[in-house]
Amino acid sequence: MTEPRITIIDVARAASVHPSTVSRVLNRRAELSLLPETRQRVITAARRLGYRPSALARSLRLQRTFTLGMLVPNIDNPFFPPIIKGVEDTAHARGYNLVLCNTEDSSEREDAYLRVLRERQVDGILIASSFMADATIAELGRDRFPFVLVNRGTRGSDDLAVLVDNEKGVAAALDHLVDLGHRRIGIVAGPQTTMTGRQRLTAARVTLRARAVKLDPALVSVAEAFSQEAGYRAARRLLVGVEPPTAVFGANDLLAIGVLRAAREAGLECPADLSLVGFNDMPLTEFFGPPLTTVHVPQREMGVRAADLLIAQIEGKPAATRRVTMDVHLVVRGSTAALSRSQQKTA
Amino acid sequence: MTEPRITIIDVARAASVHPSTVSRVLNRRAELSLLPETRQRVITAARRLGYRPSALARSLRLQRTFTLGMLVPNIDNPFFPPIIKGVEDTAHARGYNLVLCNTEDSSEREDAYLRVLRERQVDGILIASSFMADATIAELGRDRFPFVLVNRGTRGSDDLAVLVDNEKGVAAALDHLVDLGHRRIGIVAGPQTTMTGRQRLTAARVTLRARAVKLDPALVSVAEAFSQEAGYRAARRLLVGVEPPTAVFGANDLLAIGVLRAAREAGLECPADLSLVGFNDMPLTEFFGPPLTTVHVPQREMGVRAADLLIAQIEGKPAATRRVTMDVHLVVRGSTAALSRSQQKTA
DNA sequence: CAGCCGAAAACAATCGATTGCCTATACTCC
DNA sequence: GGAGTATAGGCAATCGATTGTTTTCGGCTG
Repeated sequence: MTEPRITIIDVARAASVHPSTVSRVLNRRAELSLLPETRQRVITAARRLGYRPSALARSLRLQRTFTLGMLVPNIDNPFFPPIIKGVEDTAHARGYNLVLCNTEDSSEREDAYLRVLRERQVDGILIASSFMADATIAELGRDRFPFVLVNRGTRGSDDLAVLVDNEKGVAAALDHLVDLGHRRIGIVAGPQTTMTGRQRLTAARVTLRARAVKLDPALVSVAEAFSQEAGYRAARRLLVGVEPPTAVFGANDLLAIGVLRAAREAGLECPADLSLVGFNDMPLTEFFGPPLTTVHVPQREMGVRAADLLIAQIEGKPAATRRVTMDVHLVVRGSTAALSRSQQKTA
Repeated sequence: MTEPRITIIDVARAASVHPSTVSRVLNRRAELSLLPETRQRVITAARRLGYRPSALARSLRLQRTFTLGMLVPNIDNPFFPPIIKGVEDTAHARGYNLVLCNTEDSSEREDAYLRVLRERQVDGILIASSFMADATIAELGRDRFPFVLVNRGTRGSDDLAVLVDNEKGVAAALDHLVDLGHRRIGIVAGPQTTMTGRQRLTAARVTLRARAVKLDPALVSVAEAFSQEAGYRAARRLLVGVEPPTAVFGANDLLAIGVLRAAREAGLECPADLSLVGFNDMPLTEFFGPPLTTVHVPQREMGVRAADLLIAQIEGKPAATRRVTMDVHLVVRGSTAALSRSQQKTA
């Protein structure tokens, strides 16, 4: 199908030199002196033949691919694209390419992709996928395979990781609701199989206790995924109760949007009847109806830091830190309002 | 850094057989008979050593990578993730991996990534990037390199492509506005360096002429990218005029959202003061404030069809069609309303 | 018992590039 | 003029797997 490949040998023949010379010319190796005229002959021949080096052969020989792999749980979640861009920009600037794998929140796919990435001998892996078992990650560590965790950690290890200050973010979100007068606060939590899901729920409990607000167990609903649909289903369970919440914290923006949909269906207006806070401040949230109050996470920056960490590890540079925690802050928009008289009556 | 690699030779030694035998066992080649006991010995040895075949070496030998490359203009645009997922699911099901490259709307990056993908010898490429010059694409064709265009075409060639029925979509969008009574209709067009940008603007002119609606040249504003920010800037130019439009068509959803922001800033309410239609029906548009009226494009399906087309070409199967055009339809939501009395007064 | 056959597995070339080492040539210096 | 040396570039091994060809060996036949 494809035309027969032009190899370094073809170029060598055309320039009447040895293949090794072609290699040295094209890679601008300085350790060996080459006649300018020879150099030019090689370059001309390569251009004339339209020579494209085979990255495959090169990588096999060098045992380096200059490629990073990245496992993302769900590219549909607008939270990730900016992270990916941060990674990509950094990788690109440092001479690496990025292979992106969408694991679709499935641990089989995570395992499959992880295997593929290792077989393709990427130089390192960024793991933003949160369902992956700690054991799988520990195996990477045992094999001394370079990797960095993004937006997730592992229990009881000090793997390289770029994390979000979940405690601070959740505290800011819930403090905001409490400050607005809300006491019946519902939580739509993320999957408890993920570290992010667990941390944010725990942080919510801690914060409410600190503010002496009782958390009704009936007002905690765990979504089975970090998606709008899962948030919707989880919220329905929450809003049908005899005494619905006056405010809800969604463990991420997509869950919050799911809550919004469920609320609307239940005839509740946001923020008049129900205040809503999300987490992540993913792109375009300011354009939602209503604009979402949420915890801002510096997404692109996370990607940049993660890529930096990984590349430093690959290149054997001493790690300045093993763990980077991104600072977060609450962005108040239109989805939250002070507890109103009508809400108090219902409650 | 990484542990010394376990190769097929290590496995062969451990199982007391020749490397070629290991290869045949692990690839389940039937053309040569193997003693069940030998087979078992090899499998056991491979498992015990934790053998991982090198995809690099394998690809070099086979001249096949079982990898597809995909060029996406901007992963930040929510229109693309579902397409990517469609591609990925299909590729995965057929035994291919996907390497995703985000070209950031830059033609240098497009060229760079295209070169990388070819050097890595991916089996084929999906091009959703719209800035790429037709000449670059023509070169792929000359080299008989398998590729499929997604959401874009090339002038005067019959390259494999999955397209959107822009004429029909634009007509539906503008017919809707005209039917609602709007006559002063503004267009925020996409970059005229892209085929999509040009086609949609042309289609808009054609439709309005067909409906005998005069298109004021002052009401056509061309955005320099398909982004919310570019849409915002383009819309500002449109809305400051002495006689602003009563409705605007944005050449895609992000542009429409940019218009929304500009309108809000200008003190115009949507849809009361300004009706707005987008194009693509990207995820979450229904949650915007107001929910966006837009032209629905079957995004995931586009990805599936594109991957099918590409893989068929790679595997030398006769192409059923060289060109797939996806059907579209208008989804009416809350961002459009009938021309009101107050609007008529202003106009 | 020689010759033949078939099964099982070994052999060796190959994919394309890189690089340490070696050689050939020319030039310098005494 | 011969030894020494710097310069330019060729040689060949190597990365790890695949596969057409060949070898080996046991068993069977005439």
